[in-house]
Amino acid sequence: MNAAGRFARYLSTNRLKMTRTRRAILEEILAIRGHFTADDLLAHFRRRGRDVAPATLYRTLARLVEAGLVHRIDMAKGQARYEPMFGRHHHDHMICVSCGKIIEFENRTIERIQADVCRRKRFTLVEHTHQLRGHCAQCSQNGTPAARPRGAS
Amino acid sequence: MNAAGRFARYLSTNRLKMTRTRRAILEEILAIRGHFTADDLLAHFRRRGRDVAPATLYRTLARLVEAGLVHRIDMAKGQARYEPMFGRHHHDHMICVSCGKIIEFENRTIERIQADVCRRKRFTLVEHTHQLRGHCAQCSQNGTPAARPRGAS
DNA sequence: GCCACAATTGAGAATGATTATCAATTTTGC
DNA sequence: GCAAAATTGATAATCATTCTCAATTGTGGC
Repeated sequence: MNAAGRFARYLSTNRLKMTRTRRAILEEILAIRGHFTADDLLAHFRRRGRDVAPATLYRTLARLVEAGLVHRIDMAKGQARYEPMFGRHHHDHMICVSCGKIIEFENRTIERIQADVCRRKRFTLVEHTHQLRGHCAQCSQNGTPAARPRGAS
Repeated sequence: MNAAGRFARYLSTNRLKMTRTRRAILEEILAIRGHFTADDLLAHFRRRGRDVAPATLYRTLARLVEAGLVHRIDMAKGQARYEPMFGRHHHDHMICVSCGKIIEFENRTIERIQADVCRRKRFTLVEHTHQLRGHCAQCSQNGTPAARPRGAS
């Protein structure tokens, strides 16, 4: 089933409604196909004349996350990123602290060990976050200034 | 060298000052020996009559993190947790979403694979976050209500 | 040990992403 | 097509954390 269909099913299962606004938001996300912030989406809509209230967008993103169609990447600070998860499986992220680029990675061994760790501690895993922060290939190459000691100019 | 000594060295290296307030905060943290929030510390101080301004506490915590004496655990929402890192090495966390308990875990294989992944993508790792969220042994046992579908009572 | 000067403190305001409120509007099962 | 329930948008609220700035406190050099 396609994304719109899955969202529709999720909504009806939960006695929620498929509205024009929700459809528009899902379409916009499918068109982006990448990582984005709530503000990115709001800007897209504004550019196209269609105006969506921030509250509505946040509410819809929450529903999409619940439906498993979108994944939310909580950043240490600043806005959260979102990414469509339609037709994709789980992966984790490397985040460039210089340019903000997000690189995805996926490792079955890590996932397996993680599950083992939980089993050993009798911990029932619900979700996890695995973020590597550092400098991407381009930024390290271009001599991105490293964290400067205090007092240095 | 002990924690106070290391902090003093960090401060002087960076042209910062060892003040009475900073000493008090470090002592309080060493006394706690566990995970805590900024508010936990503020409450401790208030209880003892010594009042520390939130701004000051946050500033000092930031210095302690920079000095490598304290680690900050960014939560998806709500206050950040901190933990003393004096005389300990790196570990990651399992966080119980029912009771808030934080369980530490440590796995060399995961760390090694992580480093490999970075090498392959030419990514210069600065720091990482690896959090497993779910239900701890006690909470799963006590029949903690699972995430309830919408509309259910 | 004192002094000048830079760093620190505290009080309070500001920030900023996200969430809550609520009246007006839209969907939908029947 | 209707009534009931959900949604929307405008706006206010939240809340952890950071900023501002005047008053205070450490410290290196003498």
